[in-house]
Amino acid sequence: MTLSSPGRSLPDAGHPDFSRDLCLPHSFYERPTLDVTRDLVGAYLVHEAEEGMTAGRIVEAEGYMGPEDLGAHSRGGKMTERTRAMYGPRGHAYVFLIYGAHWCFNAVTGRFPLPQAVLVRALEPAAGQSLMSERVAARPGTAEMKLCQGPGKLCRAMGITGALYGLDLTVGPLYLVPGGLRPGERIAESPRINIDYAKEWAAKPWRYYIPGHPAVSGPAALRK
DNA sequence: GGGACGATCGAT
DNA sequence: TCGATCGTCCCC
Repeated sequence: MTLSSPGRSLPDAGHPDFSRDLCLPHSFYERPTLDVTRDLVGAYLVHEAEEGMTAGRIVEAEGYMGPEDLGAHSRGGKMTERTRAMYGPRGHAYVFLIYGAHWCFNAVTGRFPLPQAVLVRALEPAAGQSLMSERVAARPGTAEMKLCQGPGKLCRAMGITGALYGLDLTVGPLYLVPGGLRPGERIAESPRINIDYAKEWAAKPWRYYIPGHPAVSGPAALRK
């Protein structure tokens, strides 16, 4: 398996290589969801779209733990057209629209057939930054680290929509490749963001992020 | 057919 | 802190 070893050579640290040949295999996703969530911090999300390729390093992710987790869309075992992907094979995309406006991207994880997933909340742009800026119609001078700061923003910048719903993340055009942490970086945990309705489940420390990283989203207290 | 509800964002 | 905004879900 990959991951999170400080000092490891990163794709953007020398010769960028976001080739699909390197993508994380199904076995990566077929592990306990919180392990996958933590291990995805540092990994790269890559989208080879017709307009061009974009990629970003994951700096923030949250685990959603299935039927018992009142913060999850699959709470109570609820299965609808929207949540169906979470009941399918691991390593596929669960993409949903929130507030009728913003797409959010998850990777389906865990022990089949539990409907669990990892929400990717923020990326450090690593490739295709100009295309990202075009997609979000960023004003000139917009900080690069703001382009993918938040689950809705990163989908807009990466060109991720419902058209990619259920996609196998080992096939493309959307996939993930191993990354890691840089010297001085670490992974912190906190409660998940914006699930106050989930009662005691809202307090579970299932959000993982690189503290102090400028691309991390959420309230200031949860960015450091 | 209709109403309530968001795993958010951006302006204030 | 607050309102926009509209697809999804569920009830009538």
